[in-house]
Amino acid sequence: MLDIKFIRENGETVQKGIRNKGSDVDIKHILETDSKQKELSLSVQKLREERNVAAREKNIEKGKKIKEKLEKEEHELRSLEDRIKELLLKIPNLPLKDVPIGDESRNEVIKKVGEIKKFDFEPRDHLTLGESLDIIDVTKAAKVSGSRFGYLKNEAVLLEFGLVQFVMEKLRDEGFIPLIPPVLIKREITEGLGYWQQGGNENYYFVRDYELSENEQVKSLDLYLAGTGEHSVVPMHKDEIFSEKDLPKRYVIFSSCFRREAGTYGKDTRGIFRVHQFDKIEMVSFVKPEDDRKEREKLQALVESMMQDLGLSYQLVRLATGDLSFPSAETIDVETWIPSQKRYRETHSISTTTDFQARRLNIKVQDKSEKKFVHILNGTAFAIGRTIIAILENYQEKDGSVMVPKILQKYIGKTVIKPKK
RNA sequence: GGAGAGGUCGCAUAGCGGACUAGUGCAAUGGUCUUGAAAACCAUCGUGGCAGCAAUGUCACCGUGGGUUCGAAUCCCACCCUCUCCGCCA
Repeated sequence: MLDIKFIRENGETVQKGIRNKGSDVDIKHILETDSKQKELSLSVQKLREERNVAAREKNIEKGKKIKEKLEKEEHELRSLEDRIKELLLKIPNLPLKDVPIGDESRNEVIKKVGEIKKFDFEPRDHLTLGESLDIIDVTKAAKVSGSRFGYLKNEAVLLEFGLVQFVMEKLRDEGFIPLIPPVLIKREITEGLGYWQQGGNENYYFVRDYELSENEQVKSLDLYLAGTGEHSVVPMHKDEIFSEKDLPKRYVIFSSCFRREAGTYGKDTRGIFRVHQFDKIEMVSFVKPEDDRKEREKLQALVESMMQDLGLSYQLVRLATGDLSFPSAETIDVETWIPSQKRYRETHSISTTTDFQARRLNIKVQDKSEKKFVHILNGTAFAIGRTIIAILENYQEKDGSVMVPKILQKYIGKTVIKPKK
């Protein structure tokens, strides 16, 4: 959510900024509603004051008269307030200044690291490898759960837990608090995050837990399945005020993530690249506003360092305004080289939501003299499925076996995974 | 799932239709005293909005949302959450 005061003073800038993000909310309309609301609010306040005076004097006659008038105005005021709130919730976060303007074709590659792996044979894709190593099974998953699901088996499971252990150890040393969150989240909580305004129902699962009450009426508990660890971790601190010494507060989160992937029919249908359920290790930071940039750089540096530890080649991409998510002010994607596709594919995403989520969720920091909304950042440490894909494909040998990256060997207990058939 | 007790300004507690403009204790902050500290004493001390240069004034907020009333922390309805006991379960 943006600050209404900020919108009042910077109407033009806001309109331009959100248009660049693809939003068509009419700022002028909001400001008109806002000034109407302000006027009415003044009148209501005055009436309430009169009412309070009359009540103190026990002047029943006068009180009755005021009540009548007040009820009418309060009703009108409430509907104006609801309207403004509704409109404000529809406004996405503004992009930072250096974000390229335009749609995803304007995304900028800002850095490439690592040599692209050369093979003297035609590299197999992750599914072919996974099946012959007997570590990935999507056929059986389809039988049980449908398309876009997968089983990880044998060494793939060890790879997953090895990655988790590796990241937890590394980030714990950096002061991150390890966390496994609930994956079912209350509806009103998810609204604070600002992900539902843009095709929320297409992206996330809505869970209904039906129950029959005594009179046979269906009651339901409305919960969402977390799309990423951020969803259940950011709202942990809803309505809280950090003291300055508590910040930065950093979490490293292991969470299963659920995506509907509606509207992606025909995209990445092979294997486990795009699935409805996957595990992810995610970083979330709460920082003082002035530390935003420093924290972005830190998260990015950590991701790069871990990618280099794994020996994977990647590029960094600065997303253009039109490609940013609703709450994001700046996003850097990490794309990892996938040999079978002969291109870099998105494996990580590092974003700042500035004070956008903090305002919606009312999360502040007590400075020396004032309370300010914190800045909240999130970044992928590893999307485990896609990381396993990258490892399998980049570390494959001519005979179909896969070398285990050095850093993970101690967790897997071997240096190479050999085909079972 | 059953039975009971609760949710009040950081924490603990009081208040159960009109002096609540929410009391008290603790904690916190500033000060007095002290060589320094403790103790004692004095003072300050919830959040958000609106008006105002400001002092200040005013409105809202007692789990959440409705309702009753001239007047609601207090009464009514619904919901959420916490605790205790029992049952079930990992």
